[in-house]
This record gives sequence, C-alpha cells and structure tokens, in this order.
Amino acid sequence: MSKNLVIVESPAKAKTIEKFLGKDYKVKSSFGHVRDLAKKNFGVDIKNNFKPEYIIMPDKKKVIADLKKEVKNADTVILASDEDREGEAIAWHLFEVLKLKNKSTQRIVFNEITKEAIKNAVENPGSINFNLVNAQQARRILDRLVGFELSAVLWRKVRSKLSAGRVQSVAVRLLVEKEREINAFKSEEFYKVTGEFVSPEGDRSFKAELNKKLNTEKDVVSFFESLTNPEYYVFDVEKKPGKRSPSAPFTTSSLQQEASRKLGFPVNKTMRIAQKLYESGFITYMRTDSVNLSSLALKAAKEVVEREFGDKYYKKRIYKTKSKNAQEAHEAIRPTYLDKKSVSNTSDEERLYNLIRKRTLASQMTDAEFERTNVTVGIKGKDYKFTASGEVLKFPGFLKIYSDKTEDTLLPVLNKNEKLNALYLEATEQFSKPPARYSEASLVKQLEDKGIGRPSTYAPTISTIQARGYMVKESREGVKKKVKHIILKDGKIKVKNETKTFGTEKNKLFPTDIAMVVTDFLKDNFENIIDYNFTADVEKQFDEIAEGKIIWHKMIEDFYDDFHQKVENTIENAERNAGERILGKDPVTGKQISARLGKYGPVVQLGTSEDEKLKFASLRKDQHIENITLEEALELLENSGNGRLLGKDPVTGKNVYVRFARYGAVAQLGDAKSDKKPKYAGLLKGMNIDTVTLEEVLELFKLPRDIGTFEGKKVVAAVGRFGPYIRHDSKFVSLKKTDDPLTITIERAEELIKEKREKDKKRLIKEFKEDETVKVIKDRWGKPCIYFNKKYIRLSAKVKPEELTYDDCIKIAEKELGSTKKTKKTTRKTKK
DNA sequence: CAGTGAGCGAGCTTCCGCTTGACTT
Repeated sequence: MSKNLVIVESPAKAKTIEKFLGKDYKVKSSFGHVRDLAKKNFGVDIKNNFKPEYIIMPDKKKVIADLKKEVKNADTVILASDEDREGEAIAWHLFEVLKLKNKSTQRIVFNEITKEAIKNAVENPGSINFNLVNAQQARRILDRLVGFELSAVLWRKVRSKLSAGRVQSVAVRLLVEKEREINAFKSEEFYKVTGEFVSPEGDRSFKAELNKKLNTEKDVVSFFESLTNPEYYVFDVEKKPGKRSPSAPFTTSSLQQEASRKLGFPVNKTMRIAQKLYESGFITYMRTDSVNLSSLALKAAKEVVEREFGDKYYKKRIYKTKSKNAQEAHEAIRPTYLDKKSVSNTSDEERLYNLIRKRTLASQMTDAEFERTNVTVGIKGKDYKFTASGEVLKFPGFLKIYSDKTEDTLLPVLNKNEKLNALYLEATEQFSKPPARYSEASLVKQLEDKGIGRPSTYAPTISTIQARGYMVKESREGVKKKVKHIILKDGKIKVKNETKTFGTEKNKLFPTDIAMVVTDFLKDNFENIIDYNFTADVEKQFDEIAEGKIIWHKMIEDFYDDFHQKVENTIENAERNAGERILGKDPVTGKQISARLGKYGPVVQLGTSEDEKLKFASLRKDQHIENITLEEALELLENSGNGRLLGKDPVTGKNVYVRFARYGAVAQLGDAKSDKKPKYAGLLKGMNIDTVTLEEVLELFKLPRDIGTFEGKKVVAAVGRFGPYIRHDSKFVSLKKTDDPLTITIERAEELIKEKREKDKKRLIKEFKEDETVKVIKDRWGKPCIYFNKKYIRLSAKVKPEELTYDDCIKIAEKELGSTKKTKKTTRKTKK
C-alpha cells in the first residue's frame, strides 16, 4: 500500500518521478488545469468583488474521479504541480476539488527532475502560496472579462462569431501593421556594382563590390565611361580576428524558430513531434521559457563534449533568460540523456532530436574563432573604392557541431599598393526590399519579445487567428520584373535586359480584410487593450499581487471600471463597421462606389442603401478593401460575374472568360448576365488566371471527355474540385501528377482503375450484403472506421472492427451522426 | 460548385493557460 500520493501536471513526468520515489509513493497526474471559470455570466460575479465561479472542465471529470479514489487510499497528498503562477493555482484547485485537509496535504516544488532534487523537495514541503494563486485568478479573470466583452462588442458592431483577446488581438495587429508597412513601402531601384580583379601576373583573383550604390542607369554608364585607362591598386589590407559564441539552449520559442528555419516545420508540427520525444523520455519538457540547464545536464554536457571533441572544445556556460515575463518553471529543452545520439526511426523525430541535442551541446562549447580580411581596391585619381571581405575559420569551437552555413570565403594574399587589373565590372539593377512578412515562427518570436502569450499558447494562438479568419498562411509567387545588367569589359559598355522574380513568399502569414477592419475598430475604441505594452503593464500588477502588495480584486476593479465604461460607450455610440471605404462616384450613373465587407467576403458596391437597386461584385483574391482603386472597382462591377475576357469561342461565338470562383480559378464560356447557364471548367495546376491563353482554355472545355470503354462501361476524364479525375461505373479515380486529362488514354485509365481497386481492397475490412454503401474500412491513417452515407466514422479502440454486424454499424453511425448533427437552419432563399 | 449581398432577429459565438488524447477527410 502506498501511503503518499504525489500529483504532478504531466503523466510523463509522473512516470519518471515514481521511479525516483520508491514504493511508498504513488505518482499521478492532473493533466494540467482541472477547473475553469463557468461560461454563463462570464463565470465572474462582478458586483461581488469579482468572485469567480469555477466548474470542473468536462474533459477532466474522469481525471478528478480517479484522483479522488487515490486520495482515499493515501495518508498524505503531495501537490507537486509546476513552480509558477499557473502551477500554484492548479495545486489550489486540486486542494479544493479533492476536498483535501490542511493536515494531510503538502505542497512541494522542484525545477529539475533528478532523484536528488525530488528527494530534497519531498523532505522540505511547504504550503500553498495564496498570493500566487490570487495573481493567477486575477490573470484568468482579466482575460475572461476582456475576451468575452470585446468579442461581444465585435459581434454587434462588425460580424458575429468574431473574437478578441489580450493575446490574439495583438498578434493580429502585428500582422495588420506589417502588411500596411509593406503596402506603403516604395521600392527604389539602385545598381549594385561589382568587379573581378586580378593581379598583373594573373595568379590571384577576387571579386569586390563598389562602396557606393548608384541610383540610375545614367549614373552607372557615366561612372563606367569615366574609367578611361583606370589604374586599380590595393588601397588597404586589414586583418582582424573575430569570434562567435553559441546560442543558449532551446526554449519553446527558439525551438520553433530553428525548426522552422532549418527543418521547415510549422510550429504545430514542431510541438507535436517534441511532445512525442518528451513522452518517450528522450527530451525534457517542451513548453518552457527557461534557458537553464540542470547541474546534471551540465555535467553530462561536459563529459560528452570532452569525449567527442576534446578538452579544448568545452566551455561551461550559464545562460540567463532575456525574455520578459518568463516564469521558468522548467528547464531548457534538452535531451534527457545527452550521450544518446539517435532516438527512433521516424525521420522527423530524429531530425528534431538532433537539432535539440546539437544545440544543447553547442551551448557548452567554446567560441568559434575567425580571421577576417578586408581588402579595399582604389582607383587612382578617383574617390570610389571597391571592397571585399574574406573569412577563414581558425578554430571551429561550437561550430563543430552546430553549423550555421559558414563557408570560408577566401581572399588571395594581397599587398598594400600592389597594382591590379579589372577583368570586368558589372552593374545589376536591384530593388530595395520591403519589410519581411511574418512567418509562424517569427510572429511567435515577436510575441515572446513583447512578453505576450506563453510557451503553451504560441502554437494555439496561431491556429486561433487562422480559424477566426483573421489570417491565411500562404505561399505567393513573386512578380517578374525586367532588370538591366550593365557590363564594362575591355573598355566597352554593354547593356543587357534580364528578367528576375521579386517578392516570392513561402508559407507567410497574410492578414485578411476582416483582420484590418477589426484591428482598426479595436484601435479606435480600445487602444489600451491592443497596445503592445498592455500585457507587460498588467503583468507588473500580477507580480505585485503575487508579492502580497495589492489585493487582486482591487486591481481587477480598477481595470474593469474604465474598461467596461468603454464597452458600454462603444456599444452605444460606435457605428456598425464593415470597413467601408468610399472610392468615388460612378461616372455613368453618378452613384457612389464603395468597398466593404459583405456577407460572403469583401465586395465593391454601386449605390448606397437609399438607392433602389444596389449592384455588387466580389473582390478578387488578390484585391483588398484597403487599397482597391475606383478604376479596379468599376472594372469589377462591369465584368461582375465574368472576369478576364480571353476572346471568343470560334465554335459557339460566345465570350470566354477566366475568373476566381468559390473553389479557385475557373474558365467560363458565355456571359453571366445574358447567357442562361455559362459553362465552367476548372483551371489545371500550373495555369494562372493572368497568363492562361484562349487556346489552353478552349481545350479545357473539351472536358469531360469520353476516352473509351472498360468492362462495358464508359470511362470519362474531367477536372473536379479536387483536381483531374476519371470516372468509371460511377466511381472516381484521381489522376496522378504526370497524367493529363486532355490526353490520357484508355490503357492508362485501366491501369489507374485497377490500381485503385487494389488499394480499396486492402482498405476493406468488412462489407455487408444488406447495403453495399455501408462498409468497415481503414481510413487514410489506417485506422478502422465505418463508411456510412459518404462519411467516415472513427471507431473507438474497444470495438473489434472484424466483428461488427450491419446493425451495429447503423447503430454506431446514427448515434455519432445524430449527436454531432447540429440543428442548422437553412437560410431562406427568396427570389425576386 | 460555379450564387449571393439590406433588415427583419432567435440563438449561437468568444478569452488565456495548463495538460493529453480523440478527432480530422
């Protein structure tokens, strides 16, 4: 019988600790918070000193029931949640919910999971720190009040189901302001001038760059023309040593950034894989803001570095956190066993583990040492200079393990005043770059720098602002621009025109129109809440609560009085905000033209609500309320429903357009207005609305195409919502990337059909005579499920899929679909 | 798949942080 029950937050941690503590201790986990504010009435009694009403979170009912059983069997309950504000609150909530007694309850903390630290903690128990608990309650209640009241204002003034909050609204604001900076950015052209120089003997050569940017083609040409019989020489050679130090071990945020940069992982993928590594016992906890390594880890790092690389690579380093608002309840993210070089066979886990291991070891290694050489090339009688720099690694230090793309750039040995010849000079036209858009990881970094959000919320925050329609993550093709390339060789100047792509974006975050409208609205009415310093300001006050200097509900009251007044004012006075921008007047009808958010997205509108008849046209995907011009709006209204006119179909004589539709780019045969039913065809991958030709589009209208018969049934090739496919016997088979629906042969189609049948057979677990459309099959992830009414219903692990009968399946399906089916009202459609 | 867009207004939505599975098409 174990006499002591220890409760920690994470089950993986529980397992480890149980090993350290021996038979008298049972270690269980609370799985994080167990209680939260009720939803009704905000879960806060505003008139009664903001008294919170807590309820057990629905998904924790079972956890609590289990813990209650364990409590009954224990003499002493030891609350061992994390050593921070949230952890202290968890301990208190457990105390309350489990109805613990002061006498038989202890509170312990440790920030290192080692046998020594835990034994030490158990031997020195304390009690719950209520100041810290109150600081957490203040944090929670403030977030609830701000979140729910602001969201409710948005529902009334902008659009239903929107959200706002202390963290997410600032994240959205960052995206919006960056986007506007980029839009306002005026790109300037300039010329980068470089030359290749060579010693008179021809044995040593190097490239160097002019120390001055030239702005126009004219400047370049006159500079080149001024170089009649130029005398180049080595003006200066400078050598100096350089050093680079390793970075601190990983925190959640820095891990997300590096995994994004080096492995191309989105933040949620990084966290999912890190969680796996943690659960398998390979790394320490992955949600942390600490850069601290335990004494044990430091010792292990020393051993591994000295063994693998030798003494002169080891250097003990202690890092201090720089991030605001850090709670440091955990260690930095590091391997649990540093000498373990490899962990598993899935390559993503392996790669992330390797990154963590190398970063940890590197953090305890010596500096990398360089020798940097700067060479300046002069021209006799001119002020212009060319410069080149080279870097040679003298001692790798930590770079031995944590490389940062450092290649030696070698310069030849050169002597001051030595003569040089130029093989050629060249000038390439460049454009100054606008500020970089945020990626997921760089947005997280920005939030962390401002002390907003916590390690456990970075990834969820990104998902939330995306789910609310404030942001899209996209890759966009750059714009092709003509650039000039001017070359001076053998005293002759040549000008070449070249094409270069600028501004290509890969997996970047773009704020939507609704994000701009909401941000402006919040800025106008709740400036202080989405101020970048708001979190830092309230954090200061939470700290004072934690130190017992101020009373938590007084702090909330001070904040809320003012805040709530603003909420009331806004509801009363602010106009409904659809982000309307008046663009001007229609030169034909004289009616007003405006751009705003419509029910289905951004639109331009002809006329005002007083006018009899309004006309609308949706904005294209690449157009925004922010910056659409009157001319563009007129064009949209003019072509409303049509799009870019490509020409006429030679057969029917009808107009052919390409336009954006609900699910992507389509070609359209016939006018939306005059023709009853235009014919549509989805564009193929690689076709672009701006570049596709009439000929290519006319080909598309040949689809669906009969390609022959197979087993006595017709085979048809076409393009659908999910791409090109063939249909046979009312079954669909997707085409492979290399197949073209316009040219695919019946032979190839047969192959694909057979392949699909084979695949389906492997997926099939069971089918029924009663109804052919109901099956038990494996889903995309290989998990057994019921296929019913074109939907997949996942089976719980307890059910044996092979033993299911038809009736069982129907029962499960009805239960699942019935319970999740929401009473969705169909919008009434009226036709005038 | 390839249209729609006001207002009418019932009943819904929403926050941040701490944790894992269960879930996804």
